[in-house]
Amino acid sequence: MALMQRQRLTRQRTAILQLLQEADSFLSAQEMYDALRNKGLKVGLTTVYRNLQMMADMNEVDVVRREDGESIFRRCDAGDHHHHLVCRSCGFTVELANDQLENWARSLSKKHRFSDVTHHLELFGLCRSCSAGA
Amino acid sequence: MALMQRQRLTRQRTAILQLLQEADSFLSAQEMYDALRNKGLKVGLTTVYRNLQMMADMNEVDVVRREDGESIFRRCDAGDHHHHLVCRSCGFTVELANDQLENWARSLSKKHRFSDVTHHLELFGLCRSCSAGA
DNA sequence: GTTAGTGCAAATGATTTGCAAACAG
DNA sequence: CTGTTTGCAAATCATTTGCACTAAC
Repeated sequence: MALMQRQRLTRQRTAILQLLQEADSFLSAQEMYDALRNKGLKVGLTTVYRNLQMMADMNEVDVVRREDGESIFRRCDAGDHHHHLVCRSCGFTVELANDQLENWARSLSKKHRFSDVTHHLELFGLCRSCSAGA
Repeated sequence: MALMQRQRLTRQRTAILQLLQEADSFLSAQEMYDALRNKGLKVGLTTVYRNLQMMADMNEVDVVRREDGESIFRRCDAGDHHHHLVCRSCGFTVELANDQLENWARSLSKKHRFSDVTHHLELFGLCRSCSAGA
């Protein structure tokens, strides 16, 4: 197993962590970068990417790929496997869990003799505010 | 609505269509390009991309994004909405349909007052041959 | 002949990496 | 001090686009 090196609490990392705490929606690295700059915090885009990558590896953030290919991130509340209903317009998110789905996936793996099966499901739509606004 | 322009049957397009017919697995543009060259057919990578894109737009092929971000394509048998169980190693694919899942998605949209909800589900694993081989 | 299709090379856009300077512990 | 972390610029990588050229019909 990999030795976990201790992390240093830099100004940048603190800012990113705080931003993630405040946000209730998925954000892209670029969006976080912009948000931080708007707050007057100087953080490099590279640093945002590096920290998000690191947190993703430690399962501290959920990562979802948007339809346009950009990755979006959000703090991870549940440790369990779950899915999301994400607003295409504002990123507002509802966390979902569904045992049936997991069971279905498991039974399919068995039926078709696949091993090591993982699944990714994401729902994208327009939340109430954004449907109204449009 | 857009006028549909008729397509010309070029040597390259024919080769790509035939390759898709023969393949029972998902392939990336690059993999198709390689396969065609190995057959001795000279087709530009750009052309492969352009034709796949076109077919995807007309729903003649299914497109799935692999975990590494590369898009993979396969001829589309079913016109209906469906999902796939794809072998991570060889691309072998089982087509799946599940009404429960569709219903679940629909009820969630209603419950959380989202509109215009789409979903993407893909299962990745190792097929029997590939589990054994490894 | 007209117009769609091709293919190269160059552009794109998100993400990553090399490396020297900056800083946390 | 000593090893992390940062940030810029340059590199990657899949995919797209400009444009002159070729080929379908």
